[in-house]
Amino acid sequence: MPRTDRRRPRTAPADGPGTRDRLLDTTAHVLSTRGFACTSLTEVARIAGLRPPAVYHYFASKDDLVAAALSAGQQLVRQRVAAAAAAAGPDVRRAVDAMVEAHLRVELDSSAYATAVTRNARHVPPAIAVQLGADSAAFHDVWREVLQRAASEGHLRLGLDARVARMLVVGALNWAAEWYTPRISVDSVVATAQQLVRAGLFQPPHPSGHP
Amino acid sequence: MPRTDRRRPRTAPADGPGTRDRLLDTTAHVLSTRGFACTSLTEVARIAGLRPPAVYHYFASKDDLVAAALSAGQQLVRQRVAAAAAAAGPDVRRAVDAMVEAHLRVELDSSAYATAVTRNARHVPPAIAVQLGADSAAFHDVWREVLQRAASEGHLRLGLDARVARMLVVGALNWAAEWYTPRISVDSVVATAQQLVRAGLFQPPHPSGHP
DNA sequence: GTAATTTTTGAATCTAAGTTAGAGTCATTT
DNA sequence: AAATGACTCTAACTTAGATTCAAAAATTAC
Repeated sequence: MPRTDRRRPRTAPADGPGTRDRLLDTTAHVLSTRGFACTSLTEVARIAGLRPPAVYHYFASKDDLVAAALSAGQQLVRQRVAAAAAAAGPDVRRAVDAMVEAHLRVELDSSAYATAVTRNARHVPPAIAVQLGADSAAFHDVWREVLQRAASEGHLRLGLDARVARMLVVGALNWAAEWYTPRISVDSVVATAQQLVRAGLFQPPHPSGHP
Repeated sequence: MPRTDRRRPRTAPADGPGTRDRLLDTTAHVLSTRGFACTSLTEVARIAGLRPPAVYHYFASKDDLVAAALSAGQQLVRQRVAAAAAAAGPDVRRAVDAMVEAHLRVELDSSAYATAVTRNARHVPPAIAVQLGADSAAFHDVWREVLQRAASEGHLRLGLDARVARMLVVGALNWAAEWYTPRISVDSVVATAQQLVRAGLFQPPHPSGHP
């Protein structure tokens, strides 16, 4: 069988005009609104303007599709938060403020991917959860590093378990996707969350001179 | 004559009373570990030592069963938190400490019902979600009342949106069910959460005399 | 143009799960 | 002993949804 492995012929990649991306977008949207339990391949395909079998040209299975969408969401959140932390400079309080804002904005503002991952990452069958482990760990690394820096510089409140505090803060931010409605401005959520997190995490700044 | 309906006498007959509770326990357990998406009537029945149809003697449908378990969980959390708030007396800081502790202990310590509701309440089909609305609202009323008292007494940080702050705090507590493992002591989670919430929510106490 | 390849589909298969129907067992009552 | 009602079973029905597959449409290469 001489297979004419001359596939992948030429200019544009073999994919259709963004069909794959459209499927991912639709998946993220359905996941973020209906939740994993009520997300079906059939409905995703229908919304994307396709019949269910067409999905299998781009993804090996439903789990693959969902995992790809959630992974993209987790990476998006991590990138935004990491970028915000990096841009904030050496001041850890400023860094935490920036990370809180970045997390909330990407989660509440625009991206169905971000909402999809925060709402569904922990409610997904094991096969998918495993694939998300690395992405999730990378995201937590960003927070861990900043809080470790804060601890070593003596800014954290005494008696605060840094790991537990991190999980609580991330939890508060993640849970926002469950209750946020556009009737509340994102700005006010950001402002309140920043105040809460900063005051909760850090030693009160010394009003007078040195430590 | 179709068949000799003299099949074998089933040995394990009526467990009678307690079966309904056992079904609820099992449902709460499966919900809290696998999540709603992976919870099936069939498996719940099997773990409870029954065949699926037997469930219908106690509950009208799968939705009914799940709603009953989640409702019980939500009421349990509300009762514990309300009792803690009531027992704490007039000091709002003390009340918030007590509510944080009560919430975390019932969620992390013993009750599969509490974990089930915090993990699944927002990931359930609309028919069930509606039934949970009242329970959830009653729970939030407890927090709302205490924070309103704190605000009217001038203890809350300035510029803090009380509603947003409440949702963030409750979110941090709820999310704990997602990451907690027995390797961490509940005590340390409680202590860190109390510190975080109290410092985040309240004006720093005046070290010297009066306000 | 035709051939090759990519993309999509209709139709069928397969599986898991919720549900219904009807009958059997048991403890208790009368 | 007969009757009743509570409880559970087996068997079958039904549906929804994921998946497979061969073939049609659309696109691209030559």
